[in-house]
Amino acid sequence: MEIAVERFAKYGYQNTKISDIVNQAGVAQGTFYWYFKSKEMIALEIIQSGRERLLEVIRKGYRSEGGSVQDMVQGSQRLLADIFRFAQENKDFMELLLRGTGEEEAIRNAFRDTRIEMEEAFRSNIERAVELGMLPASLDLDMRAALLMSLIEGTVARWLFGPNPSNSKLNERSVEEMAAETVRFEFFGLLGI
Amino acid sequence: MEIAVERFAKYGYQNTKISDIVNQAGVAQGTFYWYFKSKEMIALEIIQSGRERLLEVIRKGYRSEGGSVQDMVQGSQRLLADIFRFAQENKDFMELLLRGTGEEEAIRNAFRDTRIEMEEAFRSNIERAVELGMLPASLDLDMRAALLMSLIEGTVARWLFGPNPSNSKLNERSVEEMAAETVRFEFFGLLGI
DNA sequence: TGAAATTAATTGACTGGACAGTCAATCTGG
DNA sequence: CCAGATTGACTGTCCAGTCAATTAATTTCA
Repeated sequence: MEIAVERFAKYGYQNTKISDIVNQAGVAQGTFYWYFKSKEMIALEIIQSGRERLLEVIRKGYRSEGGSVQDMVQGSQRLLADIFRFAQENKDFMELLLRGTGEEEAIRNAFRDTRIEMEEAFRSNIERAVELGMLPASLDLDMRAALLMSLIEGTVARWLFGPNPSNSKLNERSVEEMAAETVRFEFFGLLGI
Repeated sequence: MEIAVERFAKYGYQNTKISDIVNQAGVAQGTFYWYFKSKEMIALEIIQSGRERLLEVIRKGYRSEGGSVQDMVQGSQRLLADIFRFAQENKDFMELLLRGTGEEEAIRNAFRDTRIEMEEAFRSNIERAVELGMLPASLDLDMRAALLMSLIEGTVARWLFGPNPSNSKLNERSVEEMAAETVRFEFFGLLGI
């Protein structure tokens, strides 16, 4: 299964032949079909597993109690670092999730649902921060969740797999640097602190 | 060609058969190959055309002279509105560009290059604003360009084609609302003005 | 214990369907 | 009469999924 994720990420779902997977795994094609119902099923299993682990990370960002703005920024930075770290450790899965690699209906849907769940998890986190009086109540929650999610998806994708302008050193940044820069933009925007 | 963009966007490149295109166009398959060298070539032509038009829009955002912060925010909002409008009018092309629909090497590269050029155009715009003293010079340009680009790609994608949480009303927003919300986040972040 | 019977796992050659691209034949208008 | 344009049946290739045959592991019971 690890071989399949790797090849799906590297060459795309459609460009990965079952024969490639089994050759690399050193088994026969029939063996594949003993363990997986179909090519589609192995993809869905990959997604399911990654989805659960990723959402767990994000949901840890839900705040139980209030605090100062600085607390919030720090908490957010910690969460972002966790996400960046997860992405680094599950690079292949994230590549599949963030680039739109599944051309098959069911696979597209599985990825879409995962991303929706992610966004909802972020929305809950923001909502909670508003409840605790840590963020202005005037916020448009849906819009902010979408903006935040865009930010994270985009930065993770660029950091780990481009596309990047050739002279950009983005991919050399550490998890902590990425989290720090992203959280700064998240709360203070281009005008900075 | 319009039919091809539409179907590529709707069903994906791989899932679009030449026979689908020609049937919808009401011509024979041979006719297609009279006008286009191959399936890949028509995709590349589609990308080329969209790329040029999109970059023209972004490059108009390059500032020739300085001004107040408010000027800058207004200018940025105008640019964002232009981009959102372009995206709305070229929905199919944007869907191809923003979702990763080309599984073939050449097509992937063409999309990637287009997005890199976009990011570089934004980078120039930010750089110019720093030169003119409108933004703090301490900014990490590459990172900010990546963040800005992420923001725009993500919001455009969510606004026009999801994925969106089911209760989100994002796709009902007007071009102007999207531009206003996005620019607000761009400059001031979650903490707002 | 160990031979026989049963079940689990593995093999790889093969098939059937899908689909990009071809081509000889036909048509159209100058 | 000819060049440009159009047709659609056909071909060659690619590949997911099948299956009969073989091997390995487990269970049964004398």
